[in-house]
Amino acid sequence: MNRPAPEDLTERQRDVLRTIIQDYISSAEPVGSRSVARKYGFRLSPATIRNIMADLAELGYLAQPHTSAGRVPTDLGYRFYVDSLMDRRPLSRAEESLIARRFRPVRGEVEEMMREATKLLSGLSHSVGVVLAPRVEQLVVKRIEFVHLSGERILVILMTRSGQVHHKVVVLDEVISQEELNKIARLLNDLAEGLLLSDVRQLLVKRMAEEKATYDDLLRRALKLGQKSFEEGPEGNVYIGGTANIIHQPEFADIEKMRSIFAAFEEKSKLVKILDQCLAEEGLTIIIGSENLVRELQGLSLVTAPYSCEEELLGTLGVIGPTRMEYNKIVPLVDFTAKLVSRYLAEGAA
Amino acid sequence: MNRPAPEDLTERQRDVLRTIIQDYISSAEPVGSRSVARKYGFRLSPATIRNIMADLAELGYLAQPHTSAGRVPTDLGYRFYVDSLMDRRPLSRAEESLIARRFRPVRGEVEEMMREATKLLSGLSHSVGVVLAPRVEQLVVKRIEFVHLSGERILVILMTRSGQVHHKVVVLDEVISQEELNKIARLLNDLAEGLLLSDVRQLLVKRMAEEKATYDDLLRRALKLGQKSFEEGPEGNVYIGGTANIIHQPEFADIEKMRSIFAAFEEKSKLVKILDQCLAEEGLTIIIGSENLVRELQGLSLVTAPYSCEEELLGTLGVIGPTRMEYNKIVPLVDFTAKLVSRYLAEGAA
DNA sequence: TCTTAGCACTCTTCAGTCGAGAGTGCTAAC
DNA sequence: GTTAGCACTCTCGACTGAAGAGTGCTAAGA
Repeated sequence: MNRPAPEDLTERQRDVLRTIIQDYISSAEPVGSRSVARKYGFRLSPATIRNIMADLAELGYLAQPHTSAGRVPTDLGYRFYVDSLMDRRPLSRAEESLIARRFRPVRGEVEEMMREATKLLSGLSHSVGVVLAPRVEQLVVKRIEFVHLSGERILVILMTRSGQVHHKVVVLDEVISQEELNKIARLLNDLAEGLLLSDVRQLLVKRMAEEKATYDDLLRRALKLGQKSFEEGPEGNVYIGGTANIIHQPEFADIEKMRSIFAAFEEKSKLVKILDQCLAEEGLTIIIGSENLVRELQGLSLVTAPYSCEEELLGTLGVIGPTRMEYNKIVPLVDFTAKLVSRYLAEGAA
Repeated sequence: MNRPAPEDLTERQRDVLRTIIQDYISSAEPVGSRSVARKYGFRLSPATIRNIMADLAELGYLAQPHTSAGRVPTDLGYRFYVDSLMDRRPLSRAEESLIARRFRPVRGEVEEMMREATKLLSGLSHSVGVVLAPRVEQLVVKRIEFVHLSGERILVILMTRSGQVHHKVVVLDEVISQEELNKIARLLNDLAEGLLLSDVRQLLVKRMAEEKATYDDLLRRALKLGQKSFEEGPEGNVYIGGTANIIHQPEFADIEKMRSIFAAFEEKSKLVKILDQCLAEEGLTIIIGSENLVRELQGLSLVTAPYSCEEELLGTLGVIGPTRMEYNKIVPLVDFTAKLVSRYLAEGAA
């Protein structure tokens, strides 16, 4: 990504670029020199503005849909805008409390909270809200319990420090009684508590190798059951809300484009991929149009921020919308929502 | 709903109506007398067909988009078609096994199975697949367990006969130790096992009143915790898949119409309402266009079939598509998918 | 040297028109 | 009861022309 240094442009060029982008974001129509001159306060004539616009187009920040239309920002133009032109002031107290009041998930219900978060994000941004749920691997184990179901089927219940509860059914090749399961649970809890799930998995493999010799039957079973319980789950889960919002956007009048976007939304694995990348980068991330590696979503921009619990990065959440989105409103919204979710999780963990 | 008796029409009228509907279903274009005559095997001239078509239009089975266009089936026409014209032969063995092979959810994971079912339905119908998950109230309790989390917070795990596991966090106003919780679990299991959840709820209220006098502290706590555990959950959950498919349908070229449909899909409570109605009627249900009570979905048809486990109706699943859907293919598909899901649940319960 | 007015030119959009094509309804004959 | 013939209606696509928006270039002004 070639991010141009701000000093490449004169103050006046920057002003004009900012004006054009803001105008285009609110109107969705190519911006002409006349209207820029008007917004600019008549300090320059349209002709002068035209010269500046021609320069900006030369530099790759603007494009023309056709010869006699106004200018439209390119992805590079938006990039420059969010990096150096946009005012990034955080929300006011009043705005924050307004948002916080809309976010009232039931305590302890993490899944519902994620869904609420997508609703909040999509509702306030008029775009699509997404939340990447914590990868199970990244969670810190708090406690594990087993419940004998029937025959070889065992229910595994995993509680994490951030207050989430996961359950799944494991089928073994031998029958284990509930008493034994309780003993095994105690054993594994001693071993795993406070560790990352991924670390627990590794530890189990190590122990497994070590204990090959000892022939402690209970321990052997515990390790086997532990391994099954902690094994790779399905990849990250994505919650998505407000997809209907995107239909209104004039840029998606093209049916075929829209279809591919909706298909991409349904096939969540692609979203997981991008959101994972966002999580890898630190802090708030903005991906604009063609910067996105997933082809179906290249007409869209993505603003994400990570959320955490107890200092630990868990997942990421954000907004997907047209490249022509109101970055200056959506960035603080996403930022604050991530804080809200983090706060909520911290309460749940307490 | 005024369902016309089949004997209202002559054999020839029925033939023509069937031809028109089938033609329209596959072409999405108004059907003219000429093409009907051709399909009909030239036994009648277009002029004669025109007379018949005029009669059918008079009776309300056909409509004309405009004076000089061909005819289009009305909702009433479709109704007549599915009730008395369509051949409803079930799937062949080969088709069934082809479908069954596509349906391979992991054993024991009911949620994933529901999602798989929507994928199966939408994939094979090129429309939208929906599954109404079992109402918790309708489930038969198999076992309940409690895990003490922290302070007053207790994790409730509910296992049902159909193999589903639900968990939720309950906050009480007193601390109960894990030992006590185990005792309470034993008590409640004796009470609830094999009963419908809704019955358990009633039973608890009754006991509560009876035991007011005895002052058995454990029992009091058990009843209180039980009540919290079994209390009204959120209403039915709907899984939905393949929404992108609907974009292709020519009848939804109108953006505003499409938007309202997508919004309706997101707001699941409306879908729950309809699907609940379908569940109330016995067996396979077809709702055509304006028969639907939810306004946003009146341009669509819905084919549903209930699924069950151990003789017990649990939920319903089906396909939502344009009124112009291939009923003769979708009906057996939905029917068979419901059987597949039922079979899967029975295996899980075993 | 930068800025600006003027102007020719380009391109889109929209309304209007026209002919082709599809399909109907009616009538009269078979 | 069926059918051929025919006038009529309506849609659709292609074409046209005028209006409007905006540009780029040039030459004059500050």
